[in-house]
Amino acid sequence: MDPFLVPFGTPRPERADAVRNREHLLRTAREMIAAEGVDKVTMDGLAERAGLGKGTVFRRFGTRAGIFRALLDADERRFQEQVLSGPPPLGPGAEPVERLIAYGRARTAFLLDHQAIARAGLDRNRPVPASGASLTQLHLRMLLLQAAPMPHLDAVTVQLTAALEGPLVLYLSRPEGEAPLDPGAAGFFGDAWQTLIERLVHGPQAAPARDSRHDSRHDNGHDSRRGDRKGAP
Amino acid sequence: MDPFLVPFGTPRPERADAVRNREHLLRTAREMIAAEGVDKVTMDGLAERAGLGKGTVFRRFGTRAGIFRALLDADERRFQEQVLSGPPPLGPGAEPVERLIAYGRARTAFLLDHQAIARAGLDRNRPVPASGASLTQLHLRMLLLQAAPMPHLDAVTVQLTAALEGPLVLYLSRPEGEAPLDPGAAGFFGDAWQTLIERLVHGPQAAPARDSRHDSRHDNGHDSRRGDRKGAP
DNA sequence: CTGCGAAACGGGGTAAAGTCCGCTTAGGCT
DNA sequence: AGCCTAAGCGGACTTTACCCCGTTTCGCAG
Repeated sequence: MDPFLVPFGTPRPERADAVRNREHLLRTAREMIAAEGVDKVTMDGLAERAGLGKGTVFRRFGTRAGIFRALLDADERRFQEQVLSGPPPLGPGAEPVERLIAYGRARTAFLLDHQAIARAGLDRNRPVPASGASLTQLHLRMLLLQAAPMPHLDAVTVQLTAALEGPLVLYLSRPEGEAPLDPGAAGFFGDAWQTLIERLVHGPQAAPARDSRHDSRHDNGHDSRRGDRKGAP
Repeated sequence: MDPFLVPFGTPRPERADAVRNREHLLRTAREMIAAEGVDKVTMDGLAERAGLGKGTVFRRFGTRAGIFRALLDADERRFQEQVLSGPPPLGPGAEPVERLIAYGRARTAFLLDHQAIARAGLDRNRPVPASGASLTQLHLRMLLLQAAPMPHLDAVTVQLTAALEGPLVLYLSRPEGEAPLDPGAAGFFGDAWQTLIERLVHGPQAAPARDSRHDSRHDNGHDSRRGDRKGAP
């Protein structure tokens, strides 16, 4: 009976029933989202449909937004893996600039794919660092440091993080009316990001950012046509 | 008698009592905010304290966030005036690059000043363009076009808007616990913005060397992150 | 001054998030 | 196996944004 075997650091393992319930809730939430959309998912509704008490739902996720964050987490982890140990240029091995550009494109596509849930994971009255954003921040900081050391690096990193994640999570989301945002937008913002990065690193003389020949599997249909103006509502 | 005198375009003037009540509500709201902070302002509380019905409050502002947007509006308009017809470099007359930089600094300071209210004006489930952001977008677009024409201008503009406004309304706000964000942050993000713009326009060879007390190659006196259980592997 | 239609008002009603606390149960210990 | 306690559970309760609709008021025309 030595209580010092695990003095700190391991808060305690999670009880089996708790795990079971969490997974059941997550599964149920996914069903409800697929069936009726994110904002038809209410805490009472979820609890009832899962056959559990409302208190349990809150105990597991803390807040409504917490559910969506948990839902996103699995995919986020997969994305993270691609970045940390996948093939270049997204993963390690390519030049920093290439990686910056690849990261921006991949992240844009990711956010577009997960737009509804990512948005629902936001929490009025809490800052954003919803795990995803902070990875972006860390990663951008590292690559920027290598690719183009500059003054005020930390603040610039925060701003570029916002530039990358802000538009898709915040500025352009459709309220709930159908139109889940033209999928071409991914390529569109990806191209813009590339322009931004290339100019940051090489200056304006760099060749125009056409021809994104980044051809990993994240390339969900960018049949983007140029020349359209009007960027946002 | 002639209903075609004002056929369209002028929905109708606002009734005198309506105006009076709106102003009274705004005044009351300001008092409550000053006394107890933004999130102690509830619709019922405001209505009661103003001696009006709850329905009236909603009729005037539509939604809770609407109140804060209305509150911000006056200051926002004043800011807008400085930009559109104040003295350079913020107002017209200076070089586009100068104006871009000045705008970023001024906007940063503005947002920092109005952080609490701006944040409260956000509306879960509606995109952001809360009037303020769209002015930023328009203005940035115009100046960018003059200062450094580039491909994908519209999307880049959206991203830069996010870079400018995102950090202060989203990524860095204090939940409600005191610490209203170090006022030095204004200069900090202003400097970062300047770096960003100068590199976008001139490339990395440009010598920054500007005012401001930050001049190291990469400073780091910046809040990185708070208690984050099990950080990223 | 009087009548009238549209706008504004009031406040009770609903739905959904989040809190509390007494009861139940998993799972380590003896 | 039986105990014991912290973790987990449920659901009533509270708070708040937001809706609805019968009633009141404004302000214009005659």
